[in-house]
Amino acid sequence: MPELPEVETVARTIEPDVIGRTITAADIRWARTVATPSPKKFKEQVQGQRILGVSRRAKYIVLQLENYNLLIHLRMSGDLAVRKGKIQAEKHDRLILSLRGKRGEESYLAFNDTRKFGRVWLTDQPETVLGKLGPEPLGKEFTPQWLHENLHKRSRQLKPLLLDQTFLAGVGNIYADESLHMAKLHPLGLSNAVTLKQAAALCEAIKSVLKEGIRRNGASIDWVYRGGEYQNYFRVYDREGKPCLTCGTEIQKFTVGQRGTHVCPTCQPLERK
DNA sequence: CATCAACCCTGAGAGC
DNA sequence: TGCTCTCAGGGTTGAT
Repeated sequence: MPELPEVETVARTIEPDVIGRTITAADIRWARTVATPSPKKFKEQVQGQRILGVSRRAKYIVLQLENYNLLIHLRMSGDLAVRKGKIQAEKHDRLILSLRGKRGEESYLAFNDTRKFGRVWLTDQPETVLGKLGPEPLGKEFTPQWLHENLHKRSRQLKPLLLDQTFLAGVGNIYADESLHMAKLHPLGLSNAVTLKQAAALCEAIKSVLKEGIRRNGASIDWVYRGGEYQNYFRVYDREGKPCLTCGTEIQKFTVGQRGTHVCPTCQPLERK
């Protein structure tokens, strides 16, 4: 599932192949993929725009164009690829942007998304989409003090709070489970019961697993993300019934907030009041 | 404010 | 082999 490290990997992968290219046409192959504006306006506005930059904010890929920002969210099954030559649409391609290089080279950016959950926004006001997001976990703002302070502003279960993008941006199901295990915190623990020391451990764990994920080019699970190999380094995620790599206890799986959740009951005891 | 569930989707894998 | 059923999950929305 594309989370921060997977999105970062996709952004870094396409960057050299799209920078400086001009978008010459848009083929919207699944209408709902374009969240805004209307298909007609999207085609008109995106046409002729040169791609000036590629970056990532939370789980969004941001293509900076001359007059707009093209925001892309891969959701569950989305992927971006640049293919050279004339367009040959593949199964599940939902949006295709034709590209022209400085010397007229033809290529195209394909947004492939099996489950059709992915979305694209073309806007000159990216803040309307990105404005409510929490801080970047790999940014300067995300410190043990910030985390401790903000955990105590709420009284929520830790895992759903970590998955709340308005609280912290970019963490998804896999990295939430891995972070909580590394920090030895239970997913159902209450946010306002976390000590400063625990918050520091969690802060460090989140940074650590995300950086490791990026280093491994993300995780390849389901049938998306051919490139990554972080799935070989999971310590709890998708390891139900297997021994905890720290203590040997069987990893347990249960549902929290409609998400499969993996925990070592020994390393991550649930302290109850 | 916190919690819960439905919804959007497809295809892999299990069970028969 | 081939059918049906369940499950996976990021984010939004609405109900409690």
